[in-house]
This record gives sequence, C-alpha cells and structure tokens, in this order.
Amino acid sequence: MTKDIRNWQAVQQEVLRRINAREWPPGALIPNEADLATEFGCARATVNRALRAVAEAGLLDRKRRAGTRVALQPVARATLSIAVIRQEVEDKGARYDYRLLARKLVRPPAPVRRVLKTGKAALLHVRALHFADDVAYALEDRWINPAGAPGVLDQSFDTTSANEWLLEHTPYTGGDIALSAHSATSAEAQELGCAEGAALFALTRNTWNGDTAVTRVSLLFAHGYAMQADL
Amino acid sequence: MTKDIRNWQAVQQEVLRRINAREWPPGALIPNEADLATEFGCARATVNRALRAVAEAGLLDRKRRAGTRVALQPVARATLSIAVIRQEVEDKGARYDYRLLARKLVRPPAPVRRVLKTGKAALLHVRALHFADDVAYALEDRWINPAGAPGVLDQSFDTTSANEWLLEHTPYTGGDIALSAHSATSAEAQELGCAEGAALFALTRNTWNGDTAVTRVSLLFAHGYAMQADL
DNA sequence: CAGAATAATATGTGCAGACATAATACGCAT
DNA sequence: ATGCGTATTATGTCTGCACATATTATTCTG
Repeated sequence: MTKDIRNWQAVQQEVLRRINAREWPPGALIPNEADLATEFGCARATVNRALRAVAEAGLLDRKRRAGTRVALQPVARATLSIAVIRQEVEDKGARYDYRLLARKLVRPPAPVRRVLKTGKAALLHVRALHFADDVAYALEDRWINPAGAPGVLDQSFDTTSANEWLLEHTPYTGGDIALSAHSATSAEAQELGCAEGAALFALTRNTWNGDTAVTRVSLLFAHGYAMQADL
Repeated sequence: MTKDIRNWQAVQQEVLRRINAREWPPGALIPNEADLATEFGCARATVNRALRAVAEAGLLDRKRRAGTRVALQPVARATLSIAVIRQEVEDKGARYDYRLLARKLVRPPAPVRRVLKTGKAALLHVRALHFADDVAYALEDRWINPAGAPGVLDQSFDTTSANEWLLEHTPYTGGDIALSAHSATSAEAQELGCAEGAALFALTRNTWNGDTAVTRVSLLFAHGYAMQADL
C-alpha cells in the first residue's frame, strides 16, 4: 500500500492521473467518495473537495445517487481574461495612449436598441482609439445606457476611457461576449492604419446590471491581433 | 436582524449584493471570516466556501493574514467551451457532415516544428472540412504527433474526424489557444465557399500531454461565424 | 536605529459526524 | 405487466473543532 494521500490536492492529482492513464476510462463510473476516502486514508470531505474541483474542470460528471463518472467529452474550457485595454497594452511592455473620437447622446440604431432593450431612450455613444507605443491598437465603439450607469453624462471621457470609468463606477451582474472576424471598412482602415478589407479581430460585449442594460461595446483590434488563452 | 443566512450560496449572494451595492467598495477590506460567520449565524467553513467561490470569480482578492478585499479590477473572465465541432453543429439544429481532404505523414514546416518541439520527426498532417446542412462550416488543418497519440497512424480518418478520435483516445494535460482574424487565401476561399480575402475567424490550438506534443490544429470558420460566451 | 527573533492574525485545510436532496431500484397493489 | 409509493444510495452541504501556513506587527538585541 502506498503512503496515504491526505490532502485534497494530492487526491486531485491522483484522480487526474487515473483518468489520464485510462485506469478510469471515459464514461466509467468511479468509486464513491466514501470508498475513495478509505482507500486514500483521508476524510470524505477531502475527497469531495478534490472531486468537486476536477468536476469543475469538466473532467468528471457527478450526479446524486447516480455517482461520479469520467466525462465522455471533456469540454475544453478556455478562460479568457478580458482585461482593461490599458492594462493589456502595458502588460506587453508598451506605452498606452488614448484618444476620444466622438461623444454624443443620441438614439441608437435599431439593432442596438433591440439588443439592449432600451426602447426610445437616448444612449451615450462614445468612439475612441487606444494606442500601444503610438500605434493604433483597438477601436472602441460604445453605447452607454445612462439609466444603467448613473453619472456617466457628467463624464467627458477626454482623458479617461469609458472602458476604465465604467469598470470602476458601474457594477454589473452579467453579460455576454461575441468574438468574430470583421472586414475593415474604409473608415475603420483609416483609423486603425490598415488596408481596407483587412481581416480584423472583433469583440462585442453587452453588460447588464440585473435587468437594465449598462453598456454595449465593440472593440475592433488592429490587424494581426490574437487573443490568447490556456487550457 | 434579518433572518440567518445559513447556506453558502445565500452567503455568496449577500456578499455579491454588498459588492454590487458598493457597501463594500472596490479595494475595501471586508470583515474576516469569523466575524461574517457570527453575523450570518453560520459556521466559518460556510463563509469560507462562499468567499472562495466569489474570489474564484475574480471579485475578491484574498491573502492570508492580510485579509480579503474587493478586487479593484474585476477581471471579466469569459469561459468559452470549445466543444467538438460535430456537437456544436448539431446543437444548432443542423445536420453535420464531414469530408477528409488530405492525410499524409510528413515533416512539418519550421513554424510547426518550433511550436511543437518535435525536431525532425514526421507528423501526421490531416486536412478536413466540416459541414452544417451541407454548407461548409469549418476548415480543419491539423498536425498530429504519433509519439503523443499512439495508434493514430492506424486511423484513416475517412469517416471519423481527427477531432473526435483524439478526444476519445488521447489524453492531454494542457494546451493553449489563440483566436484571431484571418484573410481567406484563394484556396481557403474555394474550400469554404467565400470570397477571396474575406475575413474569417480562426482558432489555433496546441495540445500537450506532459512534455510531449499531441496535436496542433487550426480551425478556419466560414464567413460570419461568431464565438459566443457568457460573463 | 537596524536587523533579527517572536508573536499575532487571517486564511487554508483536515476531520468526524450529521442531515438534506436527488435519483434510482424495488416491491406492492392493481 | 404497469404504475405508484417507498427504501436505498451517492453526492451536497453544514457544523464545530483543530492545526497549518503565510504574512504582518511587535519586541528584543546589538
């Protein structure tokens, strides 16, 4: 008998090893918590902690009464951390700069109205450019709902980007993100300094605070941008 | 005094509410676990569970002895679940189809060799098309390391995509993903049925099992594709 | 006063036991 | 057989307690 596995991280490691080595093949039912606890010489709570962690990582499927089985299709989850643009730029060791292009309180076009469900209300439309070492990095096109972001109308966004101001002053409870590829229009090409029709990476994000829309932002990144994540 | 908050999800909810309502503003130090436990009328372990969950979500920063404080910059983490393509297609209610374009054991070009660190070894190169309702959905270009995927050389991949076969037969311990925008070459345009130079969404993924490379795959999605995620 | 040794403190983790809950299996009545 | 109620079972969670560990504050010493 090998020496006891008494902490949850060791248990997790051993579980991962067995899954990886196919000792517990995909789809197989694994021993229950109590049995594993006996085998490892630790408390059931410890096994529970470990199995819960592995299940959160997507490698195990757990159901009450039915037991725990190895996931058939370990859904590869990549967590992208969408940081503030300034930080993203500075993390790459570049000098960050920001320029406001436009700021206007208007009624948004139908698609935006429909998504944000703001009806006839006027929203604050902000367009800005983010630079890394004086080279255009991303083009921001944002709609802000004053009802969801109190105080936003007093902000000029001359020097602080809406990106940062909102993060600090406006709480949110949820949202969604869409990533896509976009062909640069001539205006975008000029602003981002690339050829018209160039393939650009686009990120569109809607943010909500409960039921009220906070903001919708489209970020168009300069040509060559790639978003990285780990598995 | 409000009624006791005795389970960790209720504690979590209350903590989130306080953060959201700025009762605990960004950067503030919150009461320690023991005090919160007394206030909520539950055990410290319960508070711990709740705070740990909130911290994992990125809204709290915890350090021993220093205490727990509200994150200054709640890094928005979006977890993309990269499913098997077949499943992704079928989930959209479309009929999935697959066609192998090429399969060859060759020494990969320098960039691939460099990333996978496979030296002079020959890798299996597989190119295939995925269809949704008979329309091209994604173009797969994959390099597989036979040393990291035993038995792969016996597979023809005529009917089963490498995507699925690998998932079922080859364990992995880690990897990385890059998302980007790519301008369609004429060959790609023809295969995916779009205009040359169209902006396409690209996903490149490297997978490892310990220190040995398993596979590197590039997926080029048809025009208009968007990857969705929630916050 | 500087630097090292020591104390204090908040989180991290483990344990044993208990009850809650969901899902399945089984047995009984029709 | 068929359907329903009940028993069983594995996971989910809470509690109270203990000790571990990282980090900061304080005190001691030269």
